[in-house]
Amino acid sequence: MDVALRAELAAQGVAPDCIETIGLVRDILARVGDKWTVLIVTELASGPMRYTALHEKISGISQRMLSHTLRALHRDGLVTRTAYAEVPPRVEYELTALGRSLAQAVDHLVLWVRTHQSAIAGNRDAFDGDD
Amino acid sequence: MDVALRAELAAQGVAPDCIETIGLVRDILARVGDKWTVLIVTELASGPMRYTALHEKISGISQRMLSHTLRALHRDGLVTRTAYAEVPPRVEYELTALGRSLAQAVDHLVLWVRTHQSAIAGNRDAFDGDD
DNA sequence: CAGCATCCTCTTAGATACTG
DNA sequence: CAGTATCTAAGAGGATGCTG
Repeated sequence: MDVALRAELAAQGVAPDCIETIGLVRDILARVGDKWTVLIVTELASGPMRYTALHEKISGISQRMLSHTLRALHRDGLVTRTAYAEVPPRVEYELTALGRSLAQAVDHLVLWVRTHQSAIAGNRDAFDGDD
Repeated sequence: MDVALRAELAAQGVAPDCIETIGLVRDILARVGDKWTVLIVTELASGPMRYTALHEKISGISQRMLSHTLRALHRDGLVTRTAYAEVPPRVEYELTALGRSLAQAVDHLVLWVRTHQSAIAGNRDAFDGDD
């Protein structure tokens, strides 16, 4: 699919690095807009946290999704992962500078949603009502 | 799941309308962060467009996803849908004021991604390299 | 404690074919 | 032209059990 998209964009005469950008933007946007990502980033915005603390604070997330999302975030350099060689083991996650700037950007969008949520909810009701 | 989340948040002592907000924010964020939504909204930012025009401009989208996403956008009051009683039929989609404000907010996030994409790409390479 | 591996289910979205 | 209907494949994500 990525390849097909690439080919199609190329056929349309889109510049190569624009294609690169579109793919990456899509990809990063998918991560950023992700349900769990938003919640984790928001949670970490207030300071470093341990795995279990996150698991308890973000109700409903499974261990699987928590570690997968944290790993993805770590991979993108949005959080740091610090494992202390203790017994019992302790691992702390913390936003990087990049992660904090993301938190701000996300906050901006969340603010938009909060500002317009009632309007949207109203539109949905109206739409579902008649139509 | 929504119900379980609700119950858990309540158990944690989260205020009822905060719970409502969290659910809605998640929901709207999922729509807003959606791959096709972003592309459609971005495309419509430059003016009203017909179904086929969108389909051609947004390469890779299927008819199914285009109509589904447009319908969702319409439901949320982010775009208007105007069908002209002609032969052959003509339908135009256009951002509403709300849709335009969303376009701006999305643009902000897209800008963040564009600004930091190389850093993220570098982080990924580094992560995949060693680890 | 902090997770990974496995299994299994449910949703998502593409392809294809058909309609007002 | 502007969709809808149906089928199917791929992936997301939950539950469970096990490990450094």
